[in-house]
Amino acid sequence: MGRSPCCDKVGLRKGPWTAEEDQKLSAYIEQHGHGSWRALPEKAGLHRCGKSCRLRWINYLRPDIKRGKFSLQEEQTIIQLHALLGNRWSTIAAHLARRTDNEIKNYWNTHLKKRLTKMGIDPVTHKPKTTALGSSQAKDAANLSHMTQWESARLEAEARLGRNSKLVYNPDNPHLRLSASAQLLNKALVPPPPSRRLAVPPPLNVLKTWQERWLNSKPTKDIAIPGGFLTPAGSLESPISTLNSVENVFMNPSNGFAINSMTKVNSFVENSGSIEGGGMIKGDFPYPGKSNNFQELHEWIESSSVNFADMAYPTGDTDSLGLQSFMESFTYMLVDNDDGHNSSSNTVGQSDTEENKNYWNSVLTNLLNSPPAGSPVLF
DNA sequence: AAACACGACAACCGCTTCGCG
DNA sequence: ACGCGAAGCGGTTGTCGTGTT
Repeated sequence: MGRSPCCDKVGLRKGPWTAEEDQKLSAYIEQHGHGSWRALPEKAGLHRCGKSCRLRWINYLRPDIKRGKFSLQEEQTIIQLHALLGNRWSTIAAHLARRTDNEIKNYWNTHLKKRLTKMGIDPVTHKPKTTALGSSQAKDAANLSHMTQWESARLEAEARLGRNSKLVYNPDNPHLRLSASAQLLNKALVPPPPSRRLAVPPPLNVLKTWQERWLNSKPTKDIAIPGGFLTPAGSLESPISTLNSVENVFMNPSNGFAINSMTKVNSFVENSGSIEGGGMIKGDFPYPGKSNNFQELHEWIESSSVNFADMAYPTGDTDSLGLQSFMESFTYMLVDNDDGHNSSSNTVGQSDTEENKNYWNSVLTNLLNSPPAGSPVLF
């Protein structure tokens, strides 16, 4: 025999809350605070159990919760954190300001999990389903798994010491001013203070992981084109020369980004009649200019809030990732560096000068060789 | 138009953990 | 250190709205 639910007492309501009940609960808590949840219903004139009142308040009525559509940034954060933490919804919620664990859990189950599955990514392991892991990948996977364990241990230690993961309910908390993914990366990649209990995580070569995984899961219909760049079938009208320059700059690790973004690039080019008018990048990369000068773009990146540390993703997934999104935005920029036309009519080959290409080659080579100061990203 | 299927998400249940005396 | 009530948590179910047959 299981114990009977708290609301089995006769006369207590269950199920959806009415507007009147909501009003009573909100009014009472706003005036008196919740106090003891067990005692609250009677005081507030509600025929509910305390637990039901608590849930209704925490997940729905509380004034400091955000409702409605999840932003791309939030989605990415959830996916990233889930890769690290699994179904620890309350911990994940602590990194998303004003979202409840219940809402995140629901969103994961109804949207994100399905989307990852559709993309061929196992929503439990966050690894491509179809790709057999090679030995070095297995090592990376082991590292990732190790990191997850390490992160779990660290979070648990943190919880024991300070319980600061609960601070999400305080919107004035300075911790929340960091972007969620930046918090993630700080947690995931900055080593913890020395401890006898916790192992130091192994170094993780993010780009190497990406590269290896990507190279083992290329599209089935690769097409070789002059210059050696691979595109999916049907992409021949894409701004090849632009993407060639991307390939040249980023080399293998970026093939995945460029190829993955082809559909978006095409649709972007096709659908945007006012490509030259600026405002071309929506979402996370609001570059205001329309210059085709990469150096100028780079300077803007440097001076803006766009931060590599915000972009990287430590588990090696190939979509819905901060860094990938950044790279895709980059591709958009490259595509948009003249009249927005693609292929033969694109003068990208002219405006995308050797000088620009060389400039970016050096920027990224430097980036790969020596990470930006203060950046926790393990390039 | 009735029946049915399904997606979205609010709400519940029961177990675990916390906090306090 | 221990016991107990309260709160937290995550898996699961229930309800409702919408689309389809």
